[in-house]
Amino acid sequence: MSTRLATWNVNSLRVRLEQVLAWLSEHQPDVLALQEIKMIDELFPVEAFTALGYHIAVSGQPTYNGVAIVSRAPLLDVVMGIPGYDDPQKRVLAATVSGLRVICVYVPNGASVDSDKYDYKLQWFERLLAYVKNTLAAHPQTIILGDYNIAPEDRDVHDPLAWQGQVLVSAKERACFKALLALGLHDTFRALAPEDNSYTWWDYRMNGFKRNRGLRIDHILATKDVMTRAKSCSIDKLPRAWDRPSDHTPVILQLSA
DNA sequence: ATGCCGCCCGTAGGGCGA
Repeated sequence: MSTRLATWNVNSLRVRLEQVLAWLSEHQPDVLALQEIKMIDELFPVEAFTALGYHIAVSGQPTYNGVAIVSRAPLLDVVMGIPGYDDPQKRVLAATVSGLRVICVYVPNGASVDSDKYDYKLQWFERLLAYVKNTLAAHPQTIILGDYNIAPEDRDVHDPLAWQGQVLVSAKERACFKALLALGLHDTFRALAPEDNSYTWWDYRMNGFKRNRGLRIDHILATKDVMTRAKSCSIDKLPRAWDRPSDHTPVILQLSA
């Protein structure tokens, strides 16, 4: 028996629904965390997922953002957003699945380092850090997965020189990511696939995918207690090559039990 | 590069993403 958890920024669940259902049917993960569903809760196609044997937790909003967790096992103790942080942007969703605390995150993009959105990203991350710290104190078995909008190191960037200092790779953003790890989390892809330089996002423009001009910005972080049973972490590039794809592709973590 | 591409809302074209 093994447990598999995945994350995928789908860039509109309305447009990508058939792809998500096909991917679920093929891979049959235990958990799939979705970001940028871009729809209100009432429009979430719950029945399409229950038909495949999945439970749903969703925190949506009109037009932008929106996160969901798809799970074979029931989703318990569902918490929407970051408690105590009244953020109208729906970016965080937590639930307990088979004794594992799972947090789905969609970190703000940041636009550019000289923008208000960058300041929001850094402030938002401070709130996330406090929330994660509290969560880890209560849940030694925690997985935090999603679109972090941060490439942790230069080897996660197709052209580090061109990206130097830019949003998604800036020193302050990387310090945020490091601070998260310092709370007691491991970047499972880096830990389990140290030589793999795959990316999880490629720009729609300028044939970004064909030229492999990508970034690794979608991550699955896990506590030490989870790492003891982590077997593999991989990036499934295939959906990025499908017709009308999301600009992100799924990341999958496999646990031994 | 105010660019590129794709999605949203809404039915034109600006906001946003990364």
